[in-house]
Amino acid sequence: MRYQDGYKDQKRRELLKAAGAAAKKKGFAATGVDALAEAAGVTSGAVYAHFGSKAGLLDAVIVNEMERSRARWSRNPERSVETWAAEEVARYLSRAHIDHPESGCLMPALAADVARAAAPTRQVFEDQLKQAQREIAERLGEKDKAWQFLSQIVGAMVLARAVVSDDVQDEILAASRDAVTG
Amino acid sequence: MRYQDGYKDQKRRELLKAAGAAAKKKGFAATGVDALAEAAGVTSGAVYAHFGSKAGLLDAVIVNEMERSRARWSRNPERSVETWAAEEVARYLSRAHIDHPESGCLMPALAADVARAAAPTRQVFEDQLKQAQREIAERLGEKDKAWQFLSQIVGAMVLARAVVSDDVQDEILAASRDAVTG
DNA sequence: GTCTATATATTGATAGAC
DNA sequence: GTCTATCAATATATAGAC
Repeated sequence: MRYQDGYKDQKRRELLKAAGAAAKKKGFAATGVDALAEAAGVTSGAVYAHFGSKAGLLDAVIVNEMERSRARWSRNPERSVETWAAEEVARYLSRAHIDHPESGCLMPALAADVARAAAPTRQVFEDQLKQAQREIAERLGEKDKAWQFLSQIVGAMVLARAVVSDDVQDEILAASRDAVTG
Repeated sequence: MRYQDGYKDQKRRELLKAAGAAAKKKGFAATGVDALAEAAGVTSGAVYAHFGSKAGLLDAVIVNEMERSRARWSRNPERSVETWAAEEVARYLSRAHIDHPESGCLMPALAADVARAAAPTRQVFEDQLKQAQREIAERLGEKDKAWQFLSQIVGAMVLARAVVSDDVQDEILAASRDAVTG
């Protein structure tokens, strides 16, 4: 029983990771359950066995992705507020993050999908976002600063990904880095 | 000929407006061509006659929506930079804008769809975005300030729409208003 | 220019075998 | 728990009538 539970949980984690990456890359609404499952090497039946519905899968993806993101923020030891912010922002507002949404933050990739989801899904996201905001506020000192910080970096990534040229992408990221660190 | 051209152009505008509203509300990738056309009281045949493909429709929607947005920014006479920014931001970062994406800005609603579109579509968006940035930079003085301004308000709207509770939505918008005006 | 009808593919979800 | 097979619905796109 213990062994089976562990196996199920592990498979669930694999599915979540692969489906999350596929959703961030292609869009959640735009990607079928078959494709989401195939990304993890299983079929749609496995998705419904684990999550019940496509919406249920999105809820789980949100929790999984946001927790992973928070773990990354925290992993960086804070020598000072300035260096912490500068380092994290350099990682977030980078060309690598523009080019690889599948391994990046959920928010710029899927927030629009979440906005169109039903209330329970938005509640799941809200809980995760508030937790992120709290942890950033602890570092930056003020509550409002954290919201401004989050809006700034998410907005910059959303806009940078929507344009074609490297030059404009770089302009947007550079300006935004200045806004949150300088 | 002149009359027919005028009629065609008018129908095209009607279609663009209705399809744009439907896309902003439900998502572009998530909405079928039939539904996009039905929003304008026509069928999918009309869409293909005017725009050739679903992608062609998105290109036209981007131009139409971004031009309308710029026209609104400009309509407000600038008595001073501060009052202009404060007024426009109050309109943008408002509950009405959260609740009615169909009549709001294209960017928070569709930038993620644009980011996943082919290069020509992203080029169309880039041209429009640069124009918007230029006009805002003229008012704010600095180029970078305009990018920061745009990233801030788009990011705030994206996040505010993705959460459920009015309280958190208000927190996000209030903080963001402070960032760009205060 | 717009309609209806249609073609082919894919959607979210379920049933039953194993 | 995961598979294959399958359901009705919908996807993008085209063809031909008017």
